[in-house]
Amino acid sequence: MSIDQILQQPSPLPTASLDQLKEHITEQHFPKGHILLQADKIESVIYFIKKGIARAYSPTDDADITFWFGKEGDPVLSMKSYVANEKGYENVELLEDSELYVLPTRELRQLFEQDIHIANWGRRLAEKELIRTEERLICRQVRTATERYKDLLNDHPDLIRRVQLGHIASYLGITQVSLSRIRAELR
Amino acid sequence: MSIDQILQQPSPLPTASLDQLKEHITEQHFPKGHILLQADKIESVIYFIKKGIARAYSPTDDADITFWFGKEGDPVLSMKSYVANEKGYENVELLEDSELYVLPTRELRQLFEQDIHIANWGRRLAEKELIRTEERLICRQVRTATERYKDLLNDHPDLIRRVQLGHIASYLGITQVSLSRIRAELR
DNA sequence: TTAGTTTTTTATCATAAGTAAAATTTTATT
DNA sequence: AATAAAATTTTACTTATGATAAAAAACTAA
Repeated sequence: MSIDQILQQPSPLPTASLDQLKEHITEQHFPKGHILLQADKIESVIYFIKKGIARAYSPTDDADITFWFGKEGDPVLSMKSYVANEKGYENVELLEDSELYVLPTRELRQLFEQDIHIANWGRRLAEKELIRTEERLICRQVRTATERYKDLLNDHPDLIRRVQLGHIASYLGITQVSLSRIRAELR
Repeated sequence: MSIDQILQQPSPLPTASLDQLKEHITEQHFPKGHILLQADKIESVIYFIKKGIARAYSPTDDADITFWFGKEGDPVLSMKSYVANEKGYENVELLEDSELYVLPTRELRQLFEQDIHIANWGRRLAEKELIRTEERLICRQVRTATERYKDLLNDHPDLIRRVQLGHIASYLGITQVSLSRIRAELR
């Protein structure tokens, strides 16, 4: 996915502003298993996924809990770092060899103060993420695990293929065994 | 809570920008039980709670599911309407006689395009809401119902007093009976 | 291919949470 | 204060999900 396409996703940007952003963006490649963001660390860049797939998880005593997946076009950032300059609660791990666009938050913050189009772009970015997050929260409360699995199958069939079921189960808030049961019933 | 205090919450604003915002804000009072926002409707205003308490819920086949509480200082809006100009999925109901500040989204959108400070203010507003929502989502996945109840008791003790337990249980994602059991154990 | 590792499924048992209904407490109203 | 209505707790029973262990299947890499 091209950087232009990705940047225009939150909202269209005038060419000048787009170029401003692109000036600070570089490309990096990482192997499967690489940890992009670390909990307990103030992260200083945000990524956009050009190619690949990632998961965010909270490392707890026993098992990690996966609560987010990102793929081509999605932004990857520690919200806590980006918004509050505080340590986050998530690790982000690459689940495939991946290609990423990298933008330092320091530069981005400066652009927010200088360019109203970029400020509004950043606003739209946060707002769209907010809607996605809110939808997941509500969905989690309203729908059963089986329904949520079906939804996922519908909306992101590739995810099921690309990500191992343990992570999917954790994301759905159930055990892997339960997910297996659900899958068996649907067959 | 004063409108100045509330508006400065997402991020400090220069006086001129603050005044611009305030020009479009009016105050309204509503009784307990009043429905502020309706699902299946594109809402055209956002509220800030001066005094009172509200809950957002998704009306489903059998029981409503509460997924958000707001009190003094909190913004109340249908994110879907505000961000995407689409119908939302939530009703918002007042749980007490309340006093609200009202800001039409049409005017706000205009200000976003005209004033970079307001644009960044709107960005911070969305970002902070995003963090709150993300935290709730993760908390939901990571912590048990009992822990989440204790957290709530800790962070918002007034909520337990002001809101009936049926709503709290729904918010925690458990039945009222379960919540009763939890409370009994803590005694 | 073969051995080794990881992932997924199946089976069994234990437990936490749901449902329904009754009992109690709290709140509101005349 | 007395009654009614609403909210909360308790009880008994049922069901769904989790934990654990082990078998089966699917990948990996020599």
